[in-house]
Amino acid sequence: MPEGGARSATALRIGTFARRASVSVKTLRFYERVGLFRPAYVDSNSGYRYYRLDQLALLRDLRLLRDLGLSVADLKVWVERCDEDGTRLTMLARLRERLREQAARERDRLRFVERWIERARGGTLARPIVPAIRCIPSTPALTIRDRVRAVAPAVYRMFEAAERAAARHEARAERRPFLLWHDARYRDRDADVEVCVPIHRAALTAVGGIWVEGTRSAACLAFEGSYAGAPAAYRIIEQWLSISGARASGPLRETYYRFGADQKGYRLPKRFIARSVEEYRTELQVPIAGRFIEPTPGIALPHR
Amino acid sequence: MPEGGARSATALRIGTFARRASVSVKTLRFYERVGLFRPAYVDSNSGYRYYRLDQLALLRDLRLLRDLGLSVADLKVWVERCDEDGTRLTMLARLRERLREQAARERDRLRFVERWIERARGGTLARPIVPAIRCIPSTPALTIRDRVRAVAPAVYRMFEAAERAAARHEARAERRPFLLWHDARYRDRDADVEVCVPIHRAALTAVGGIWVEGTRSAACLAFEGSYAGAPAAYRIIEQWLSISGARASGPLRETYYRFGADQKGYRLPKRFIARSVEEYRTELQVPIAGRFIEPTPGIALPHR
DNA sequence: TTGCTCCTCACGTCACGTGAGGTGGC
DNA sequence: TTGCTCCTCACGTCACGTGAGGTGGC
Repeated sequence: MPEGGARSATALRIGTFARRASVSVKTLRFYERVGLFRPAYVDSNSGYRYYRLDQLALLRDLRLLRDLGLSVADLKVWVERCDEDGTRLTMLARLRERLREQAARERDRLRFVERWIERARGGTLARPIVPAIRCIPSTPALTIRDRVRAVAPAVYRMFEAAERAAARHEARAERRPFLLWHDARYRDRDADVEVCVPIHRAALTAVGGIWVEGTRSAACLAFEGSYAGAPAAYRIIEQWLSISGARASGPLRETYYRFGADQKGYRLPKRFIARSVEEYRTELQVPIAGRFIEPTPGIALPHR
Repeated sequence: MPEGGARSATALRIGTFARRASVSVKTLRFYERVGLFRPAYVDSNSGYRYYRLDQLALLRDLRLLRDLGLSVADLKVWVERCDEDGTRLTMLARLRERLREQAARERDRLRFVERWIERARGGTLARPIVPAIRCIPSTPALTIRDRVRAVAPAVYRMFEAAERAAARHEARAERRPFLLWHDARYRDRDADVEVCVPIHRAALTAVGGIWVEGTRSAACLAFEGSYAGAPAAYRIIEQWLSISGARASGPLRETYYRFGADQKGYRLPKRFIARSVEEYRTELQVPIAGRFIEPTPGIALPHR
């Protein structure tokens, strides 16, 4: 025994020590193997591991940190840089961020299953609605972008202006108009929005249009009736994003399948137009990053 | 191809299908191997897997259930018993219970790390207080158990009665008195409590005492001053239980290291007695089930 | 033909757990 | 001496991911 000479009276064999620490013997052997936590002394003859009581405190801290979500690799950094100010605090701050996300995710999962069971009481065992995943093609479009105060009336005027401009050049393609929300979230006041009116490719330069990039996969959810239904639809998408671990990777889109328009100075196909607000049909589309490519980041700091 | 003769125009190769479903090719091969989700057709010559678009709906449901927390084994039960009423609902109900626990656990973890970071701002990087794990020895004791309305005054009277009875037989051992809470939780009104006064083993039958069983490991936390501090201490223990995944396995104990007593008709060692409420010292002890033995239960139903 | 996609097989990940088969210590 | 505890070694778990090395199809 390096310090203390012969095996001291306080040295415990692995089983006793494991019970005191409330961990398994296998865990102690594993921690030694990976170099995280070593016995105070190993008998070179029998191979028996001996631990001292004062090692309990460290082991219990390590278990606590594991339970909080650090990996064994993280724990090695934790003990190796114990004297560095900042390192541990940084690790804790990163851990906090991850725990925040996980807590929100667990909440959303629970809510979803609760809604599902609620529906089952209502007689159907079909799952609650989730967004469909589709690709959104790129398209040439005449767009007007602005930061506006009250979204609804401003967007209405911007669409009229864009439609009229497209009509003047006979550039309008027979595809639905849509709106891009350049802010991170949906909101009805003070938003950075861009109205998009699809046009023929050939008319791009003539009307000063641009290519609006599509996306390989977007979470899409349609609703009918007044635009007051949009926030609820958006929440459903957000919850699904949280549950599935997907992340939004671009501006939210709102595509208008059927909508109200006075068509002064422009003409749209009849099937685009709703005769009443009940006939409105709108789809929210959130571009998502390929979710099986998501790397799960560790807490540990990079090597110096 | 069993149904439909030749490879139909809607059959997709694995890569295309995987992208549409937002899963990896490896996942699809894995699901086939474990018999969870099969391609519509496998070319016997090239070994290529072909999937039909109408398989997307099932795959997306399976991924949703995985994201919600079901295991692949659970998913097999889910698809195999799709026509049984009750089975799916039972699985959902079990999943809900598990998610509730997990959500609470994530909340507690997050709170703990937040408290830790708070402390760091205060200058110390020491972790927040957690209970110590100790064993509690069994002891012979004279006990009085009752369901009482207002805990504090009733317990005071019960201890006096027990101490006097022990003193009459000169049975009192020099160990601290303690209280057992036979209800699941700590509460100050309408509780089932048992006051325990340790006695000599030899006096067991003479005074009508019993053996109060100890426990191999208990989460212990001491506090000083008024008993008003008990709920806060208890919350710390509860949060730690949640974080570490340990479960309470017996009645809560409250051991009085220093306390107030008028000692009418009995005598206690001076070191037991507090001269003022500030000197009170009390320890809460929650027996816990060996936490590395906890089996994580699945959601799947047992075989019929 | 090139280049992309597909195939299988074997091994890796993470943090241990589960035996098998054998030895040391009180 | 018995019985318990300890040892090492190899393999299993879970849900895939990561290559290697090779082939099929447009």
